[in-house]
Amino acid sequence: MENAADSKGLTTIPEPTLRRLPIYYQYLRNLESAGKKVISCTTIGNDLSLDPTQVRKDLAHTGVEGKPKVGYMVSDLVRKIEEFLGWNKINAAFLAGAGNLGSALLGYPQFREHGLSIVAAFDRDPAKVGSLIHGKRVLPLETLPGLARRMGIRLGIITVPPAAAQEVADFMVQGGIQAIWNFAPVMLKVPSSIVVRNEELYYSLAALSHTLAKKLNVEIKKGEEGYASSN
Amino acid sequence: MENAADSKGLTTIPEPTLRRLPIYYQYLRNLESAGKKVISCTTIGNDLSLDPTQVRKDLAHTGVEGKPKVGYMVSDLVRKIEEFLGWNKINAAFLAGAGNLGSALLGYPQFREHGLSIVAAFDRDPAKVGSLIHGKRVLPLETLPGLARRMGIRLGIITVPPAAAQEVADFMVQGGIQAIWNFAPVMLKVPSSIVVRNEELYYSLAALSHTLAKKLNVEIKKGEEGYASSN
DNA sequence: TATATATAGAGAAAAGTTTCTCGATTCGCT
DNA sequence: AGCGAATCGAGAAACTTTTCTCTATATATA
Ligand SMILES: NC(=O)c1ccc[n+]([C@@H]2O[C@H](COP(=O)([O-])OP(=O)(O)OC[C@H]3O[C@@H](n4cnc5c(N)ncnc54)[C@H](O)[C@@H]3O)[C@@H](O)[C@H]2O)c1
Ligand SMILES: NC(=O)c1ccc[n+]([C@@H]2O[C@H](COP(=O)([O-])OP(=O)(O)OC[C@H]3O[C@@H](n4cnc5c(N)ncnc54)[C@H](O)[C@@H]3O)[C@@H](O)[C@H]2O)c1
Repeated sequence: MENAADSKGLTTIPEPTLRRLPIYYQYLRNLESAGKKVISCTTIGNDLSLDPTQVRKDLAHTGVEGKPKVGYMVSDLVRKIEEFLGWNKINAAFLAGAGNLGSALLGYPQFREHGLSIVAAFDRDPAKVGSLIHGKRVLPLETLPGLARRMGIRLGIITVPPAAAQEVADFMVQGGIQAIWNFAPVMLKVPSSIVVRNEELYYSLAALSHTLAKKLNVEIKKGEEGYASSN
Repeated sequence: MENAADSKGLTTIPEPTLRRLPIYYQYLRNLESAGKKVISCTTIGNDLSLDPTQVRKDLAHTGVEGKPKVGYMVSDLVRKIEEFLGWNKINAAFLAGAGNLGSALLGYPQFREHGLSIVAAFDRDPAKVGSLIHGKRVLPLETLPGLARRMGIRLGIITVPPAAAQEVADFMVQGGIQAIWNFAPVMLKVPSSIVVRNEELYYSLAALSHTLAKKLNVEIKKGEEGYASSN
């Protein structure tokens, strides 16, 4: 059950739990469209390779309640996770940097199902300004702060090259934007009231290549069979 | 200092450390090109908002050694992290799904600096097969397993729609691919010897919208001042 | 209706990660 | 050369997250 701090939103959710909630959500949406009505932590755990107790604890953070021997209503879970993550209401967002990655994000309609609607793009390249990308207008970067204020935009997405990221972030802060999703591999300096999340695109890659390199090493070591190399 | 298990690569690195190493790397590469020769954990910690002790412990995993009062050689750190992550050798990779996201990845030359070279793309769409995207040839999906074996490809990237992801993964496994970077929001079923990393693109978004939703709630609560709403 | 069983939920224990503390080392300065 | 300050490195302590254990409850079955 929840405690007082929970219901006031004062306790912070564990990062690992927050990382898993979108995975549950995805999975549960699939179950839902497959017509499944109830689901147990045991089954979720099996399907997602997670410990059932952990699943139960994670889901408890959303305030959902289940029935012994039965499990949870799938629709309850979906709704509660949506509420918890703020995906039941759409955030309008501005994107800066209408390049390769920016265009891919602009053309991803599924973000709407995750509470995100990119309403306009901003760029400095005169060749891009004025054009439409996936139906979204590309506007001059300089107009971002004014428009953001006027439209009450709270979320900004940065997909410009690293060298331009800080400047863009400053524009966003100036426009009253409160949260930034940053795809550029740099640490942004912003006032502490602004929430920044860096997309750690290299993390997965690091994990993969580290594992591959280790595997390869083991194979080589097997070939050498018993020779220990110092330094 | 290292213990025996470490030097044999038997201890597994903490996930949080692995997540931070690419961030250090990025930062250190910048220092390097700015001409900085030595750096201390204290400074790194300040610049990246991390505890200096944690930085020291993280870096120790790569086997680097520093000098008291001075710090580490930047070039040492860069080289050791590269080695540790396997970014000093380039992995050739195949990408399946030459759509919006796939094209963005194909057009990102910086992956080479992180040990990754995407050498070809694969797709089912006849309109795409045969074309070049950012200089990379798009080939029919069916040819993936054969080519992967012939070229000894060990890494695969999946950027197809969720419904097609499992099929593509099966093709990759069939082609002897050992590690998969999966951008489709589904859990893949593969033999346990194959390493899969799912790009958790929604995690950052979840963190942001959750925080925004909470902020908004607090603002609304302030307006209501004292009224507690049940459900 | 009684019994067996699967599962939620709560709390305890274990494992993992971060932060603190302290001694050793190096460098710059007097 | 000696002294003080900065920093590394190692181990301990504090904190967080995961896993285990137990109890209560709902359902199905005999
Ligand atoms: N493409 C990928 O696969 C990928 C992968 C990982 C990280 N990233 C990061 O994402 C960011 C974008 O990558 P990309 O491949 O889309 O680059 P890109 O060069 O294709 O696009 C960058 C866009 O930003 C615009 N731009 C440059 N300076 C600007 C400024 N000051 N204000 C506004 N717009 C500006 C450019 O005109 C261009 O349209 C980079 O920081 C990159 O490191 C990209
Ligand atoms: N675009 C984004 O910003 C974004 C963000 C998050 C996640 N994703 C995920 O990345 C994946 C790709 O997204 P996208 O926007 O590039 O989609 P897209 O529709 O633009 O591209 C998908 C590509 O895959 C190809 N394809 C379809 N079935 C195939 C098959 N069986 N074998 C080979 N190729 C096949 C299509 O022809 C197309 O070229 C999706 O799973 C999506 O959920 C994308």
